[in-house]
Amino acid sequence: MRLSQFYLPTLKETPKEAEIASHRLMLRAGMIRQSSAGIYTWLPLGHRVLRRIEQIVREEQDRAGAQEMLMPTIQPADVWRKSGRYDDYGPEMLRIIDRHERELLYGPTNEELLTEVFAATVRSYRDLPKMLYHIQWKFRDEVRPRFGVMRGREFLMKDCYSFDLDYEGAVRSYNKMFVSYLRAFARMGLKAIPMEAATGPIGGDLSHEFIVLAPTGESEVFCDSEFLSFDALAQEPDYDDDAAISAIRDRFTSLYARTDEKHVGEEFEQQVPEARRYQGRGIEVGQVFYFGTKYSKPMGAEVVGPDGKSIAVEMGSYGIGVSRLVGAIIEASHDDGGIIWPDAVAPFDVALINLRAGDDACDDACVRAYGKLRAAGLDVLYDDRDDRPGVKFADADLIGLPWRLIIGPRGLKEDKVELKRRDGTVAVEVSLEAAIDRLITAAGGPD
RNA sequence: CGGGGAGUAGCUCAGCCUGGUAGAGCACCACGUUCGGGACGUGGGGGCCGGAGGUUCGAAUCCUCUCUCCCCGACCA
Repeated sequence: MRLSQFYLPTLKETPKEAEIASHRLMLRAGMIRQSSAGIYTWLPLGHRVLRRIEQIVREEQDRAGAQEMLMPTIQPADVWRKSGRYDDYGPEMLRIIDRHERELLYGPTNEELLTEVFAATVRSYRDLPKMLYHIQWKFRDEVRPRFGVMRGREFLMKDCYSFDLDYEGAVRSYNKMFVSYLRAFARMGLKAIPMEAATGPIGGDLSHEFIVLAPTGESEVFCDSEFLSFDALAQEPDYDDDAAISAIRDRFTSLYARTDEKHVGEEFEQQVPEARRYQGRGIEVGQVFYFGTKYSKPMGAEVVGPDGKSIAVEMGSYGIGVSRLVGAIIEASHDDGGIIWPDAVAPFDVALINLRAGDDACDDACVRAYGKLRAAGLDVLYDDRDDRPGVKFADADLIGLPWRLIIGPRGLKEDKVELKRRDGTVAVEVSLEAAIDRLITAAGGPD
């Protein structure tokens, strides 16, 4: 993409409503624009990141054996009456009346809708287990939206639902999702710690929240800091091997990690050496629940078992805040100059900066690099603007692409270009060809 | 929902107290000079001063109502 043609409305000054780094940087980098309280338009740059995060989540869900589908955003009130949550959910639910006076709502979550479909279509225990998910916009009419996309009213969520014949099966599904989450967050460059959590209005009795430690988080958390050294990508999980999957969950729940609702001071002090006690804020980026037959019973989601008797299916639900993750990643990875994207979620792989747009030698070298990198499958944002170069560097810092290839007339005389990592780990001057090779090699590595 | 704050140019804000017909910096457009890290000069465009009502010869400014947004708290799959 040529920056001269890209729709990227960056801001030099910070809009006053943005208090925390991720919100400020997302507005300044031209990723989002606020539409109304807690509701945002995703501009091309932000949309690219959103899609990349979504894709990682999708790949890890598929890999764990979940199947993607798509449910509507608008739901009929009736299914919520059946589960008993129409009244329970309260004013957070956005209720809508259509022209025929029918009661509808903008879905805050999808347990009811999917359970209804499932109940209508599945008859036999032979059809279990199943894990079904979708990635869809949700709406919760928060009293006080804040922190940009971290606590929006409209937000993109991946929600998965598992259906099993018995408790043991439900736990197997729970564990698969647990491992899938560990992998997904790790691939995005996040240290997300699974913490024992309260189950809230969804109900249930087995639940973990996946928390990214950050001072701007909204959750108060307590955990063993040893978790930060765990590597969720160290081994390839075999999702057909229940024991192996269970072992991974055991390892990632072996140390103390709880949200404030579950926290017990004495146990924390007993189980965690003082030097490793982390007590602070965290951002919830995902949550997994087991809730048994809470929805399957009232909604009649039953199957006929091997003995010919009907059994209500055992369910769990598993959410990832896809849009919230964009903010969480920035909170976890930025500096004074702007965002520092982890490679796997960066909107582009390389910022190609032409220091002297209009100069034949520079233009030629840039176009050559641009073509080769793209041919090798890299996403390149080519800054070909005929401006003061300083502006380009300011924007490049702000947008925070992992690599920066800088081509100017002075270096070109000796066939030298600058190649830099945004995170500061690499800064070299090499020939244009060497720089291109290095970028292509880096892109072929793990994401 | 309780407490606090703010709505004036795309952004940040001044002007309001003490009423007299709209300002600055940045951004944008044109031209020129520049160009190795957020340039300089000259010229230019851009405003229902959140909305409605009232007071007044006259309202961005005073009064009333209202809408929106933000912050703290409570709430939060």
